Amino acid sequence: MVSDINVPTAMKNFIEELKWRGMYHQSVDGIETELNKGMAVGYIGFDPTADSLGIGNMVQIMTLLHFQKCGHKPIALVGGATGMVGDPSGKSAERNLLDEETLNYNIACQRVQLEQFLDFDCGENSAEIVNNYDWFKDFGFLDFIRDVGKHITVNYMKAKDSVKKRIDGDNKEGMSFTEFTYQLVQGYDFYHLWKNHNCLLQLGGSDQWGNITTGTEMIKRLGGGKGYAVTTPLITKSDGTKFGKTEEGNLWLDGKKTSPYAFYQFWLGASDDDAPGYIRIFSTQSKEELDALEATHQQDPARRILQNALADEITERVHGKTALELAKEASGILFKKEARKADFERLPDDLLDAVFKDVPQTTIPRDVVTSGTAIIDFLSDHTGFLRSKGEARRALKENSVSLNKKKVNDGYTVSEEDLVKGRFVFIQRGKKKQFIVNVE
RNA sequence: GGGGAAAUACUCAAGCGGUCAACGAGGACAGACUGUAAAUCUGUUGGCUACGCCUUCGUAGGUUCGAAUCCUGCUUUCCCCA
Repeated sequence: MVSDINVPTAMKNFIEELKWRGMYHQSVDGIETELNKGMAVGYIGFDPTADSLGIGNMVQIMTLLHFQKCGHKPIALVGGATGMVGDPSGKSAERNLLDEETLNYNIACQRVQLEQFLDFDCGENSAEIVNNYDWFKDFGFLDFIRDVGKHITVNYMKAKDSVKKRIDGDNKEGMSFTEFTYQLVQGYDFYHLWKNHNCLLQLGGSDQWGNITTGTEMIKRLGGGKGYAVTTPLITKSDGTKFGKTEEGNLWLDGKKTSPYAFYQFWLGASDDDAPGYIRIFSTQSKEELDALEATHQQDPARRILQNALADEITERVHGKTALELAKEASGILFKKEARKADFERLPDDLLDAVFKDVPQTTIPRDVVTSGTAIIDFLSDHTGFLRSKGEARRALKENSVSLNKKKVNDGYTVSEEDLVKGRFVFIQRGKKKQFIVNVE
């Protein structure tokens, strides 16, 4: 390795790194030796099924980042071609295909996000982004089945889990020829990168093992070389629900789809059981630093040191420092027990707007408030915060409704005095369900 | 093609002519305790002008004083025989 100031990190053992981070699932033998020889090139593919990457994709992004931090060169592949076929892995039924325009848009969006994470200007191990559409667009069907298909047997393809489940499984759905062929397309990607980018490793989630090994098989048969595979385990939550989803659905990296505040809250809300595992994966801090942090956390779990560190680091990485500060500011105001109407009054308007941008809200005519409205009608009919009067009554009975951080009961009448800065009311049901009512 | 069974709320699942807005479990939400954690305990989980009324048990009709419950058509799903 050249002694260049642009080379940020000394070579580290990537496999060791994955292991202590709990990100190692399985690998093809020999990869560790291969990586120890010096800088290597590895890649992960991303499926352009949406116009933003989600938190679920972050494990793979972090894998690439850790890979780069160990001194290797990461390639992120966006699946312009594979997206047109549809990966059957983990799917029990045939998928619908996206049209080309949508795919292109999705790819463009994802590309921008990937660029936030990886370092594209650090000398020889700078990251790269490639699109497999580039080498598939001119690859004709006949050429493909002659040059690629000929080398892989159907027997081999049928043995893959993703295929077997659909053909022989208990609830066999059948599968189209298109999806059956998918592994060849992804496999060929690996071969292409191996041949043209000197890429010897494909990384991915454990569900990708079958597709990756089809690639190594192709490298062996078509190129007479050796490709390697390393997979990461599925991230789980201690309560068994799916990681990266909330009530509202997927959490996205795109600030327009999932606000920085909601993003920050997701990580901050991690349970004690999950936090140590998450921070190992999603933080770039060293083992020593994280061990120390965890030890401090254990001494006084109530301070939620791990959750805070985790939320801070990831939110800043994805949304930037300013957005993080705002998210924290908002969290402080919306969650702190001592917060009162006066706290809202105190804040300057522009900051207040930024803080509340992420809280669901509605606007109602001013006279609803000024003329005095019963709290039940206010919560349901006028604002739609609660779905029905029945629900509003229930919530009030449970003593769970607060107006501007103050609990109210069902005899309460909303009046002009409840307006903060003369223009909005902040309501909550419990701690986490928050809402803003503006008047005009 | 022939025969049989089933369809109930977010999910699973009771109910077999009135006492059913519909047992129970899970989930979800809230309260207490906390730390925006977990566990635990408690409450809620169709709507309303609310001791009453209205709409809901696949769908459309019918029988009946009265139907989620019985009958008929339709739709969908599952099973068995060809």
